[in-house]
Amino acid sequence: MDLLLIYNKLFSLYGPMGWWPLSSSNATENGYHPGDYSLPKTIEDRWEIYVGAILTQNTAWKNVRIAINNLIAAKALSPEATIQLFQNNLAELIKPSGYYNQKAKKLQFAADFFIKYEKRKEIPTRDALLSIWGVGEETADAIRLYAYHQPEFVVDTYTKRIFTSLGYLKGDEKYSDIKKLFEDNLPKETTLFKEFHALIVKHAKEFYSKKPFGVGDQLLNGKG
DNA sequence: AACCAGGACGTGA
DNA sequence: TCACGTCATGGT
Repeated sequence: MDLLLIYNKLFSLYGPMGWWPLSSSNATENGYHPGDYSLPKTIEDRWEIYVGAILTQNTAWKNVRIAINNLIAAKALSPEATIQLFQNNLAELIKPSGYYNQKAKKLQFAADFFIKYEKRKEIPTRDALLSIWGVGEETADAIRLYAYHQPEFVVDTYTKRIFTSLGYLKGDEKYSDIKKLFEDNLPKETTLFKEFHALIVKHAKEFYSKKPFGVGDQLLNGKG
């Protein structure tokens, strides 16, 4: 049950991922900033993480990218603009990310929440984030980890898929069970949590989108 | 041309 | 609590 070993193998395979991708970062083409763990530093970047975390729910990041670019072009990538826009106009801008009616509503609730916490200069608790309509466990953890540098392990479908395939999970565990498994078996370090989640996504995109998963498993089991 | 993507919510057992 | 339906576009 050495999750740190798996992490080290992933890191040696791919190197630092530089999550969360931000449009303000020109480190790489798609906003990744490998090795720079200081981001986000600005309110604008923090909000963009909220937006990305919500828009990417059950959605390919490629589509989220298009939606965020639409928001930027419309000068609507701010919590204030998000609230001021009519919901159907906001929905139109984020259409490429799918579920656009739901997500427009989610963004407006999140924007309201975000502004309140920025005014207070306060980091929202996990429970506070979970009280937002449209923010579930994974989204809350992603926001806490990447927007506020809080040590929350983020569990997604890829995490379940890889670690079920490797035999660490049966496959029917609850989110909280999986989160606990990782947090109990890893040092509680924000940077580690950021990279691990990003590396899981990277590796899964490569080897776990279609069965069989043997190649991906071997890369993590074999000598690294 | 099915199938899936960095989920969450509402509902009825 | 749990299982299932709903939400929806774009890439492969």
